Amino acid sequence: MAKLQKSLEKREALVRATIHLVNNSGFHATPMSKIAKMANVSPATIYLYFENKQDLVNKVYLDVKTKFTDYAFQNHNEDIPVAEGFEKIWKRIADFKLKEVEEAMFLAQCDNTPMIDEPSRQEGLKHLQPLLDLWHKGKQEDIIKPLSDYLLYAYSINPLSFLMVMQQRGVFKIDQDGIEEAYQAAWDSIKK
Amino acid sequence: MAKLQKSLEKREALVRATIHLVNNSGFHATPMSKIAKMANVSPATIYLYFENKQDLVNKVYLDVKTKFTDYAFQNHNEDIPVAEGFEKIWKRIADFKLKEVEEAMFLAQCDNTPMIDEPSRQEGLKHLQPLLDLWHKGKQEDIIKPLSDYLLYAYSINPLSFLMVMQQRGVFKIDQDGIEEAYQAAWDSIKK
DNA sequence: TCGATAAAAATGAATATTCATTCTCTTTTA
DNA sequence: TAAAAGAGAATGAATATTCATTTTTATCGA
Repeated sequence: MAKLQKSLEKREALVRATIHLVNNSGFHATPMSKIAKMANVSPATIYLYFENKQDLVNKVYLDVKTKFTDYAFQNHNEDIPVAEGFEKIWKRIADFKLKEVEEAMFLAQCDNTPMIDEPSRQEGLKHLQPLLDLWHKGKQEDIIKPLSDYLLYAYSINPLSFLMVMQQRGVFKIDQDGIEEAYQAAWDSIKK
Repeated sequence: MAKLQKSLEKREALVRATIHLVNNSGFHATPMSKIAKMANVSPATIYLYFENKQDLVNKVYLDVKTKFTDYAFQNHNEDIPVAEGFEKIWKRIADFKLKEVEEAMFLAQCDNTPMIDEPSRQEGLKHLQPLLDLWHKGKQEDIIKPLSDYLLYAYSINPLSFLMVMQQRGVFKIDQDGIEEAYQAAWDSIKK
């Protein structure tokens, strides 16, 4: 009658192993047996926590995406000025991606490959609503350019993903000054 | 004593099939047999053109990257003003990505996954030299911000990749006005 | 111009391996 | 002590690569 005592630990170990191995080898080059080994678990045990490999990676994606957006929007307050709200969110996103490099890298891979199935992808998108709301307010107030959400995202948020991939690959190192410069570039690209 | 008559056609068919299938299923979920079938060729024939699956995808990557940068820098002239040169290159890149959606998508996937091996990745990077040269000139002339090459890339060029992935997935449609807006955002983010 | 022929190109089937998933048995826990 | 968790070994399907042949092509001596 045990219900999820050790279990949570195991699930987390599986999630961590999946992120790490998929980052380094890609989804399909990562066998379940390897994930199991890295999580110190039998392959069969994975199937107590997830339906199959696809379900595993979908769930890991949604877990990470949720953790990411929770962090990004923590303490977010709809009533502060748009510019201020944007800076706060942007910097928290940068912060997350610097601290949780593996998770950030995993998200970048998920967002650029057919690895995640469509329903989970849609689900993941929903978590960005607070940012979209902020942009709409900014456009209404004539503070930011009347660009589509995708352009706003492409120029102000997505560049961080690229930088983190480069950072993780060791080709580039971003520091506090780099963050400030990057934020300025992001804001300059979308402010009116 | 035949040498590459039909052969070039077959090679191109293999490259095209690889791009298409990898875009839709990912590298490791694309069996050689499927690539062969789509190229109207026996699986064994692939090995006359490429050493193995990894070599195939590396070569396809470099082929596409070369085609991309050749297009981007066509008629590029080092002597024109920086702002003008940047606009030209940026718009040619956008043009390529709009016209060659499959190729653009393939590059985005390669750049965000461990699919391509490190030497080929390095090799691919070299092709961007003309753009780096332009940026260095722009910084010397105090026309663009003194940002690192990676920041410049992240904010001015890379957003296009994101937009194209979204376009390919059908969540977003970019038109001529969209191109112009996107270019403005790119330039605003890096100009001094 | 024309076979003849040898090298190159191409093939389809066979092989050996890898891997997701399941099965059966053991351990833990309430 | 029974139900839940977990383990390791087995299974069966998939798949990269190789093998043994066949087909195509270019050259050359007549």
